[in-house]
Amino acid sequence: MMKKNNFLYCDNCALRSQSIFKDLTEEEYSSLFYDKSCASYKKNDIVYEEGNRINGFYCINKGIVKIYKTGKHGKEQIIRFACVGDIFGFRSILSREKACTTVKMVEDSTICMVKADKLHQLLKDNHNFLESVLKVLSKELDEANNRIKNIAQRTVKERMAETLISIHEKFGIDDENYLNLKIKREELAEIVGTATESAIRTISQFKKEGIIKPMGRKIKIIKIDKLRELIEY
Amino acid sequence: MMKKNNFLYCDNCALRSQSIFKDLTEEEYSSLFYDKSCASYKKNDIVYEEGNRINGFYCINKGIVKIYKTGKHGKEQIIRFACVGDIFGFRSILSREKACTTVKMVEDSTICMVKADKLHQLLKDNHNFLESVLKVLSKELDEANNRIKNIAQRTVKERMAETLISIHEKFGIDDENYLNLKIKREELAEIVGTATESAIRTISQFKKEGIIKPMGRKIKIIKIDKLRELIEY
DNA sequence: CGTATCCTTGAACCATGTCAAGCAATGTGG
DNA sequence: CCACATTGCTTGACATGGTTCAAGGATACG
Repeated sequence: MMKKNNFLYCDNCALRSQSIFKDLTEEEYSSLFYDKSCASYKKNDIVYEEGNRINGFYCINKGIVKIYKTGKHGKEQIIRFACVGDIFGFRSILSREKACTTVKMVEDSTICMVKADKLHQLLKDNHNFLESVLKVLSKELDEANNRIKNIAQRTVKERMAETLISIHEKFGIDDENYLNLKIKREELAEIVGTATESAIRTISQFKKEGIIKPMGRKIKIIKIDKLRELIEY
Repeated sequence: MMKKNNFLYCDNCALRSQSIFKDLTEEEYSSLFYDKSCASYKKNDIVYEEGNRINGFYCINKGIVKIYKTGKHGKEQIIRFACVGDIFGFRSILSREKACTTVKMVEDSTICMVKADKLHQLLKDNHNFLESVLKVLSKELDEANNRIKNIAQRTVKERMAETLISIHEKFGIDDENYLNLKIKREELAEIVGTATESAIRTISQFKKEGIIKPMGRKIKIIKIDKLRELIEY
């Protein structure tokens, strides 16, 4: 399941310009390097579940995870995906509460864990780091509030368009123009907030209209403007 | 519209045990007192609108405000209500972005404004204050994520039950057991995320079932356990 | 290479939205 | 403080988007 490996460099994470670690000093960077623990996870492995007590926050060195809440009849509500350089679990550390989401591997991944104390210490010592954390939190909060509005006011079709666009923005496309995220219809439904069958029908409709070209779990966006039209007002 | 009054004491806010100001030192408290500006607002006055650039964050000295986003066809989505001791606007200050919500008076209120610089200074100087801000943000984020799940997965009836319970928890009841928040059916719909008529029908149904006793815009909850049953799983 | 999972489609059903109309309550100006 | 106007509340009838159930075919994966 999970293989330990404490000797991973953080370059992937620290060097990304929007990473939360971008402003660490040399000293802080190397102290972080020695304080963290890393582990490999296989697809479908779980880092922690809703209700677990966690001892630190996590950073993705390689791979993609999905972060979700479990609702009625075990139905998952995907909150977000996270990939290289993204952090998760810090919300629970900051509020000193139990985890309020479950984190599962979408593909084989390498995840680093930084102890809670280290987070609090960095917050105290490095004001730029604090700013970054506050910005990440603020951005997530704004996104969450926007989703509330959208799920409440938009149709399934509009929300699906928005979902495809945001996957496009976050993950980009490969050399054949397919989104860099293999995603099941069921998972699309769990983001959009609808039944799997409705997600399927919406995707089929987009396909029929020549807006996208799905190949199983890979999707190519052909007319992104058509998707944008659907969500502008 | 808005009357200035710079000589308001912050005791209401600072003394509340869950207030963000509870851990300020004497010195910080009095410096805050001299740095802030206060103003009276009438019902329906607006503090700022979505997209405005704001220069500080706000604290409610007296009254109630509603914080919302505007969606398709001008339909409002209420994000939350805030009352005495609550702060708002800090998200935009922390992320150094424009306001992403509109804030409107639900009743005549007194609102204080603290300049952005002061916020950043307090964050730097007082670690307890920082902790409080992080906790407020974290809590709001968790609540927002829960609402995403609930709007996506629950029925209007269930969401209405939850809305009534959370109003009960936040505002409490008066000596006749009515909720301490006068709220229109339309506004209930804007929280729940449904049409006004659906909100009305749901409220009528709760009344018929003896769960609540509405008197115009005031609502008395008779059987809170019935409401709780609706949202437990 | 077989089994589990995922995708697709149709049909029936239901929750919720929309439109329309009348009444009640609330707010405002004279 | 009354009268009128505005806004909010309620209900019915109807439209419809979305869910659910069921069944068969396609893919993915161990």
